[in-house]
Amino acid sequence: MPVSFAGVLPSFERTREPGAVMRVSGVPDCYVTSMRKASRRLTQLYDEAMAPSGLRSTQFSILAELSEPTQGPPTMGELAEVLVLDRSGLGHSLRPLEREGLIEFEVNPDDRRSRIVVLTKAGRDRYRQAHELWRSAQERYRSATGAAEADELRDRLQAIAHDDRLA
Amino acid sequence: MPVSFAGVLPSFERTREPGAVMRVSGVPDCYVTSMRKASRRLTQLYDEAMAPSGLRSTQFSILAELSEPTQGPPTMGELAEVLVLDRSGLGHSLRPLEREGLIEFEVNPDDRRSRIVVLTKAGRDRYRQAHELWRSAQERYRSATGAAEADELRDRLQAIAHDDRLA
DNA sequence: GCCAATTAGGGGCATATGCCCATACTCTGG
DNA sequence: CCAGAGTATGGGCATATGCCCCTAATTGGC
Repeated sequence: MPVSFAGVLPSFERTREPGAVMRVSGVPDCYVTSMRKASRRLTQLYDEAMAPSGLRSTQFSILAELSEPTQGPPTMGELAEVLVLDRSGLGHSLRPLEREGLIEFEVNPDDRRSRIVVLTKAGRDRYRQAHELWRSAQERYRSATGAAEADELRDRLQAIAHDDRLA
Repeated sequence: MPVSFAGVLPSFERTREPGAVMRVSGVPDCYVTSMRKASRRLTQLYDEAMAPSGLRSTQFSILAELSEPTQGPPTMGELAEVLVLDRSGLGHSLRPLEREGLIEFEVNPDDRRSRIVVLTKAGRDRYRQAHELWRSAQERYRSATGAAEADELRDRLQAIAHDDRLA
């Protein structure tokens, strides 16, 4: 089977002859399955590219959000919401970053139940370093799928991520 | 901010005034970030819908693949490739399914290094049960985003998942 | 036929996510 | 001002994924 699917993998691909390299699931119609597969693939691409920085995709996303916040350092709850992450899960994900001194916690003076997450200088530096590698991954993906396609897909994914009708 | 983004979240959304509910990342351009967020959101939707069956998205995907294989029971390596999963990771994910008696392993007579994964009767039953719940999640997503849109997006995600240029 | 290179999995370890429950605060009605 | 409801996190536990290295088995070249 050739490299490209021309952007589409129709259902009838299921019935390709034996001997072909690829196997296609009997449930090619499942939206979440294809989403998760694509997510894993893309994550592999980015993680590999950013490996020299010691940051993975998730960690990069977190530092990115902290690096360019829209309205000052966020609380954990706010950060979890933006990242579409479970609050507990975010807590766990922040642990390694804290351990490495890339982020710090501060008690929120406005509400002492919550804590504010702030980027340290080390965190900023690491983010900048990873950013270079991140860019190369972006370019790789863009050139493989086409810039316009890539951007349109990303916008659609963002809409899904924040679509309250799915929550 | 209203519920819908009309399918697109343009970059300039970054500069919305303070007071709005949603925070948008300073790196709205990252493809893998939006992919992972959308993946988490969709996973939450499906996992919640399928919770009564005791199966999660990943497990459902695995059983689905085993339930309707294109060319007989796959080896672990084949299964990992179809699922765009790391082989070790697949091994770990299969453990709970084996423990519950939904799948079994058989030595591959053609190559005794590898093992073949087969669905048990209990596995088939469980899959059928989950399938009902899965369908409701599918419908929920389809009706929220539109059937044609959903299908087109899914096909594009499948193309990405199996695009060798990204491997 | 035999040994080197290759390949399939397993084990261990680390991060990624999510759920549930406990705890510490905050807020709102009397 | 206080009790009870509501909210922000933390801790514990389970699955999800991936990487690296080790062992078993296969394969290819001589």
